[in-house]
This record gives sequence, structure tokens and C-alpha cells, in this order.
Amino acid sequence: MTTDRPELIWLRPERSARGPVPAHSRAAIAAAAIALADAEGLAGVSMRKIAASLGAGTMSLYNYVPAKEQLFDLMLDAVAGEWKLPDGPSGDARADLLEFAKQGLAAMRRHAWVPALILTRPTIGPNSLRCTEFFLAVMAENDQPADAKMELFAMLNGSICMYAQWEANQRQAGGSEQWQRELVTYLAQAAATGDYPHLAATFASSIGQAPDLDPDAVFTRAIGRVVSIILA
Amino acid sequence: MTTDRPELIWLRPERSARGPVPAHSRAAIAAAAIALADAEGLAGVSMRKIAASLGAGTMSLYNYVPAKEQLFDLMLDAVAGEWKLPDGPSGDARADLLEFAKQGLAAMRRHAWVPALILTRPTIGPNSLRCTEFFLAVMAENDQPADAKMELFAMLNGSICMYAQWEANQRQAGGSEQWQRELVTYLAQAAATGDYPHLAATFASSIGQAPDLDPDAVFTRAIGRVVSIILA
DNA sequence: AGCATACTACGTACGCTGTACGCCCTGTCT
DNA sequence: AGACAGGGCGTACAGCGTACGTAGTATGCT
Repeated sequence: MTTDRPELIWLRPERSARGPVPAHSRAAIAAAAIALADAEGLAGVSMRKIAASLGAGTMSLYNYVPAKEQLFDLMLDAVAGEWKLPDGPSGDARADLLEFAKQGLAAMRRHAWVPALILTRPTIGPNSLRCTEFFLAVMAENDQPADAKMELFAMLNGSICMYAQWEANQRQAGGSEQWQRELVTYLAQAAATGDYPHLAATFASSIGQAPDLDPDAVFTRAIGRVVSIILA
Repeated sequence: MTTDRPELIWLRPERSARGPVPAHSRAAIAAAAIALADAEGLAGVSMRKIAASLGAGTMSLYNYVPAKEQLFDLMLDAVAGEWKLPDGPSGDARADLLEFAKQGLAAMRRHAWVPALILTRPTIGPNSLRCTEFFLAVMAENDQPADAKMELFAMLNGSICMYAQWEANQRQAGGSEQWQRELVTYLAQAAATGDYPHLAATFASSIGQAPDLDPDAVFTRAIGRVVSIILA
């Protein structure tokens, strides 16, 4: 009978009783991977590069992580550890949730690859659980069934991710001059066909109109609405 | 001086004036790629497999698409073409937006890879624009600045994606028995540490409690709230 | 009519990826 | 002291995206 080591990385002890002490740690590996992802994007993260940046052999990483996917779990949980949360609810649930959202946005601004990745994986590492715990603590007074609260938590997190991703897309689009030019050309051309009258009107009216100056204000407004729903 | 063919695929004509008529079409290529993604997931989509399923040489695809990324644009827009939208607003904005959301959810249930992908790419193909047009038509009476409407559109779309992705994750988690067992083991263990009292309580209270029976009801409730915000 | 041009089709090849396997070494338990 | 579980990692393989070059073909101009 094989031991069948669990796929879920959080179920594996970081260090086993036997054998030599590992030369690296999960935290160090996650940090190296995060640095790579920040610099080159998710696609730039490869086992070889991580190992090289740690001064390790490529295959050594597989002693720590059963496959690359699990590495993503480590990365996401390390980022979840960056949330700076108070020890407990302040009493003002609305303010607590808004602060929670701001912490999330800040973390995702530092790590633009997070929103797309987080949606595809269940985030249940220790740091992620700490975030969930904080949310549930804030919602303790709120009289709702357990699964409804979890749903609302997913909604809040999702909204934060969406906004962060949207912001990242804007930033990227603004970055490439060629892309921006092509986009305008294309939209103008689409508007000219007459197939999209409302779109054309919207497009025309937005030209020459300064975009919202303060992204934080946009975020606070949008997330404020979500928080209102959650606390309703 | 080089012609500098545009990166944006929608700016390239599907067929050029000169040369032999192409043996394939964008639609056929997108369909093949979508079938692959549906069957094997996004990671299973490769240029070689698409070409093989079309009976074409691998490199022939590059006559239609400048790079794999653009292929994703084709795929997403083809899916956007599956939305069944009425020609115009019915007069009941709330009902129209709910119907729009339901169409989106239906499409994403058929194509589970869409939500994760759509967040990372600007969706501006002809079919996507048709969706935007419909939204703006519904919102025509609503007295808001143009960019605010676009923000709300992003919010609605994002919410649909989030829900679809959440559902897909649930489905996947329910699928693997081993994974489910590992998850319960881990959560029980985490709860036992005492570090997450609220989480433990929530976890305990949700055991033995039947999950919401009708996913559509959950969706309608959640998206209904979002629509309320949009029309507020 | 005939040639230049611009395009399609695609075989080959390169550099990169994740990771299975096997070897040797190290620390702990019996 | 010996067995053994695990860490470290070099090699190797299948598969990836795609650059490049060659051959064939439909169009536009002269």
C-alpha cells in the first residue's frame, strides 16, 4: 500500500521527522516565485527560474511542492499574509469591511497577477483562513445562515479582485501607445458602421472628458455599494 | 518601411485581396479551439491540437492569428456570440439586465474556462460590442455619465463571471472524492487549533445542513442585488 | 499575355517548459 | 550499527509557441 501523500499542500508537514533538514523553506520558495511573477508576470514564473534564484537545482523544488499548481497556492497564501488586519472587529462593521477591501486592493496592486489566479483556485491556506476569520468576526452580529455569509465573503473578495484586475488592465492599456492607437481606430471604425448607436454615443461623449482623477475614490464608491449589500 | 500589421486582430481583414482563398475561417478555428477548451480545459488548448483537429499544418494557423493570445480573443468573442439577446430593451430594465445575466451564466456554464480568461483580456470583438450595445440601450433612460455606465457594465459582467467561476469551482471540488476528503480533513484540523473560532463555528453549523438546492435561485438573488445597485 | 506581388500552406528547427526517474548523500529510529 | 526515509539534483523526454524558409497560387498592373 502506497502512502499516497496528499495533493493538498497544507496537509503536508513542512518538515518531516526523518532525513536531513531542508535547505529551503516554503516561505522562501514562495517569495522567490512572487518576486518573479511581480517582475515578469505569471507566465514568467518557471520552476527553473525559481530554483536558479534560490541557488537550488530545479528538481529540488519538487521536494517541497508536488507540482507547479501547488506552488501557486503557496504564492497566493503568502500574499494573503500581506493583508494588515486588526486583531478583531472595531464595532463599525462597515468601516472594517472597507478597510479589509483596501488592504486587498493594496496587495493586488503590488501583485498584479493575483486577481486572475485567485479565481481559479480555492484559497484555504493559513493566511487566507485568517482573512476569512476576520470577515466572519465582523459579521458575527449579523443574523444570517452560515453559507449565506460565505457567499457574501466570496462576493466581497470577488469584487475586490475584479476592481484590481480592471485597474491593472487600464494600466497596461495606457502603457502601450500602439495598442491604444489601434483600440481607438477600431472603436471609431465600429462606431462608424452604425451597428452600435448607443456605444457610438457613449464613445463620443467620453472623448475629451477627463477620466475620474482619483482611482481610490472610484474603488471606495464601488466597494461601498457592495458592502452595503453585504450588511443589508 | 514595414506595413506593421496591427496586433489587434479585429483590425485585420479576415481575407485579403490578394493570394489564394484561405482554406479555413476564423470562425472554424475559434470553434475548434473552443471544443478543445471545453473538453480539456484551457491548458489543453495548443496550436498543434487545433491545427490537427482542422486537418491543417500547425504553422498554417499563424496566417490567421498573429499569436496564441489573439486566438483567445477569437474564442471569447465566439462565446459572446452565444448570448441570445433581444433586439432592443423591453422597457423593463431590471428584467432585461437579469436576462442578460442569465444568458451570460448559461454561456459560461457551457464553457467553464471563460470566466478566468475574460478578466485578463479586453473583450471588444464584434459580438462583445453587441453585448455592450444592448446594455447601453437598456441604460439609455438612466441619467448617468458615460464612464459611470461603463463601470457599471464592468461590474455586472464581473459579477456574472465571478458567480460562474465559483460554480465551476464547486463542481470541480465535488468531482474529486479525494480532494473533498482532504479538504474536510484540513479544515477540521484548522478548526481544532482554536485559531479560527468563527470559522470553526461556521464550519460546524454548515455540516449536516443541506446546501442551497437551486443554484439558479442563488444566482438570481446575488445578481438581483447587483442589478439593484446598477439601476439605483 | 506575362510578370511582379502578396498572400496561403506548412516542414523543420530552436529554445523553453513541466516533471519522471534514478543516483548519491544525510539525518533519525530501531 | 544498520535500515530507511527523505533531501538534492543531473539527465532525459515529451510537448509547447513560434521564427524561418520554401513552394505554390490567385490577383493587379503593364
